[in-house]
Amino acid sequence: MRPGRTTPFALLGMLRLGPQSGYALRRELSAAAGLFWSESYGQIYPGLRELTRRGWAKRRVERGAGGGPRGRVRHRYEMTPKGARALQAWLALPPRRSAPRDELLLKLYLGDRDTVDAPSGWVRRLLLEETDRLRQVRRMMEILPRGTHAHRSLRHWLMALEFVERQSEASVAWCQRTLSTLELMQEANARRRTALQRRSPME
Amino acid sequence: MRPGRTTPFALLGMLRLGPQSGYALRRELSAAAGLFWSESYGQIYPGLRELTRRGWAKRRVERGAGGGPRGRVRHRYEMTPKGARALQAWLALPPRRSAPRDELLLKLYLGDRDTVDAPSGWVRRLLLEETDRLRQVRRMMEILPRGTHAHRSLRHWLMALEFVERQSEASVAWCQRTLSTLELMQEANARRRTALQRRSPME
DNA sequence: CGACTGATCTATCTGTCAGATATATACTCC
DNA sequence: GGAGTATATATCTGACAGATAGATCAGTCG
Repeated sequence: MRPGRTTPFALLGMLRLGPQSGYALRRELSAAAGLFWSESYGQIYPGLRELTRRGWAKRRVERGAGGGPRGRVRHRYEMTPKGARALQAWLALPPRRSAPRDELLLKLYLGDRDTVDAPSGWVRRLLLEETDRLRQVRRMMEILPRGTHAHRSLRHWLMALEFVERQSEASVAWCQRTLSTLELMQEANARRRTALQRRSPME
Repeated sequence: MRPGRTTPFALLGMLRLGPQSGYALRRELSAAAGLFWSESYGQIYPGLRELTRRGWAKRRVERGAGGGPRGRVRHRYEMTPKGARALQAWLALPPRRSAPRDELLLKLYLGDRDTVDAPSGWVRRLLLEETDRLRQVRRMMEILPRGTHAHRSLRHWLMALEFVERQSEASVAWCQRTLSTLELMQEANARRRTALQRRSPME
């Protein structure tokens, strides 16, 4: 299947919660699904244009609060019945997996003994990031059931978050184990270098 | 940071094992690192062109086995010392994380009670894929130490594979748990529909 | 030998996307 | 009233995925 074309549907999906501006759409999507889905800024407005072009959303132009002729122009998008059907059809389609592309792992694989010191810093950073991510997702999972969030199915949302939780847990565990391995390798490397230096001293 | 520009370095990294054709480069990369890194076909030749343009690789044109003037032209690329330095510099740079983009999770989040039946099929498919992936990575981790693979650092390679292993384990566990939850929801849904039908029968 | 088949190999094209950037208005706190 | 921040619309560049094209080579079967 051809690449993507998911952005318009993600936007459409967010419109189910009610009419929104492009900016708000992105903000809401990021707040609700940012842990497993991210939209690029550059795709929002082309995406919204496509929605109106296909008749899946209606664009309402409003004047800013000032009310005067120089008030800011705001665009509010609203899903049409046709758009609702298109969304349902897309939701029924099997999701596409993205190709694996992890630059950290690639660099680990391509590296060698001489590059052994840098990775531990990256792994430490990843450990911090994943720990934070884990905290975030657990907080969301706890808060969500109590909140009055407008959503369609809390249980599906929690499933998605649980996936993130498990992935992050696995990442954290890997980071910890890998860090200790890397430290052992660094020590061995340091000993090796010292030994070489003794055999052929610089001075 | 700007998008990628990792393809040329991935190719350069593979050239450390010796001169290769573009086709072989991609094959080797996929065999060794395909579980955590994938290269697009469309990037190979532009990438190789960039390597020669920058003086990081030399391109040797060879004739096919036929030897005649009509034999197939083969291009073999070889890393230059300048290329080796460029690779080292790139390897020392911190890796960039890709933005999360999981279409399955997005669809789960955007779906509702009426769309509840489709996801279980997707999750079942994911379970099969991840189980297979897990088998693959474990097999590689077992075979690698015995093999005579040309590589720079077996331990780094194994680290990368261990990451994949942990991620896949987490995915499998999530699939199993999610499948049972979805089945419960489907049953509840079926009961709800039957109840509705009883209250307002079609006939 | 010649036709067929599948693997090897080089290469291009299209559309999607990430990330940066530009620009301007509205609100808020001091 | 000024500074700083949030809201908002929008464009541009280059990287990238996936599909496709087209050619050559090796093996097989009749």
